[in-house]
Amino acid sequence: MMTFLEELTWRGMVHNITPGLDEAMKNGPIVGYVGIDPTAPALTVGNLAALMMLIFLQRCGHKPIALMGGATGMVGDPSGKSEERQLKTVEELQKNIDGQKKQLVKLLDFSDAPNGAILLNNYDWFKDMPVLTFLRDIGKHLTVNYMQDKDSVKTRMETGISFTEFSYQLIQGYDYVHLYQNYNCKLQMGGSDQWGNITAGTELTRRMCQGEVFAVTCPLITKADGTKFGKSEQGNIWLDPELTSPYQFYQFWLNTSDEDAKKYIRIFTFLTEPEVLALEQEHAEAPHLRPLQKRLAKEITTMIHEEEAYQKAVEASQLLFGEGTKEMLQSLTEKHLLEIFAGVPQSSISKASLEAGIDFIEFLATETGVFPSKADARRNVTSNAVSINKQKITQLDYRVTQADLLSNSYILVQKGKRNYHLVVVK
RNA sequence: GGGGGGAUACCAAAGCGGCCAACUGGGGCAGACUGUAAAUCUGCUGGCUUACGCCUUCGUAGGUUCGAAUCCUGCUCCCCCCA
Repeated sequence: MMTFLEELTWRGMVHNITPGLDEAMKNGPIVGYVGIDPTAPALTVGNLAALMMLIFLQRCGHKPIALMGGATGMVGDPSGKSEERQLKTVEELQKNIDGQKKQLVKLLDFSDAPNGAILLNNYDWFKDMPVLTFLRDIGKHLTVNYMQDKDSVKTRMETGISFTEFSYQLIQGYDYVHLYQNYNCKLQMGGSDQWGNITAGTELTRRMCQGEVFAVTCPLITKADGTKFGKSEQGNIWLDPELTSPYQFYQFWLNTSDEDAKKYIRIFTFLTEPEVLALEQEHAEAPHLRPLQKRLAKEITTMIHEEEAYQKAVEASQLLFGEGTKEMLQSLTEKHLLEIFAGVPQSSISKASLEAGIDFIEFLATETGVFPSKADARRNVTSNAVSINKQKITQLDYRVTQADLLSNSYILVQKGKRNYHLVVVK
């Protein structure tokens, strides 16, 4: 079996590493942690790379700690920010932490096993710390000169940085000291943007308790086309099914480029190196089938959500992009139908008006607002762009009736291939 | 304070008395192709109408004219040059 570092290395997940970690890990399992910033109401795919490090750590027999930044979140990390952060309220942070926990517990094994994961919140050891303790016992160990040299601070010297954010590295640094003293934690992991903060922690631990602790960072996840990873047109890709439906989540990964897929499948799945290489071979032979993306989407969707959610996402994808038919639509339960079309624009019309039948153009423009004007609706119908329940309708004089209802109360209108609109009939 | 230029549809930018719902480019939407990709090609892109046609729109308020985005006047806003 591969060691933790060997795993990270072949997966391309090592950006920077402190010397000596390899030797330290040879003497049996160690404890390692990743800090999570509670600035968002749930975890996103942007957090996923750091979490994967934690997961791989556990899979290699080591003990992971997930540290929620209840205290650090109150101060604000200046890393990568060109201006001061807006402070979040305690309530907001607590809500975010609660939201993020929901996803965390699914990803790691929090059992009583020797390498069972631990969930901590640094607010617990900072909330009652007197300011004098902080200044005398912690602040004394790092010089301003050292702290100034950090990239996150240096880039802010011109535009201004508050004392609060300047102190951030001391707060995060002390986390490491605390975890070292109480949990014998000797490894901190994170994204490459955290290198400065993490080394502040190793430095502080060395000076405060002469402990030798280590750090590993992973490269920033990038996209080949230069756009930001982890965002879609609708915004963040969340790990919470309430915020990003499993279907959207699945689609996000399915739509990665060939180039990125090779990278991501190493980072975000547990596939072994031979498996990845075989898959790449398969992909090279039949790129149009996109085996890499399909496998990638499958692995991550089942890891974050459930097998069942994945199956439904695949079904929905086939329905929407593949050989979807009216029959397939009709066979769906109402619940499943609504799940698939969660998030698509909706409008409603009355059942009574449908009984008499509605003029197609009226239906598309006036009744439902799928098109802003009748002329526009007519144009699109004429150019073969409009479908009702997956069937192209090109006759302008088509009448919409009860025969078009799905589950007795829905009509699926499609503009082009990708734009859906669900009409609810009440 | 003096002088000059400008304001056109989502953006940019033509038009400078009738042939203007307004050239063109970008963007957007759709179609073909394709891998739910990229590139490419095609169509559409103020409203109402099957259509003929009608209505509203070229900063804003008036005016001249049979007829104005186009000419005149007031107003508002922008830019440039000289002080």
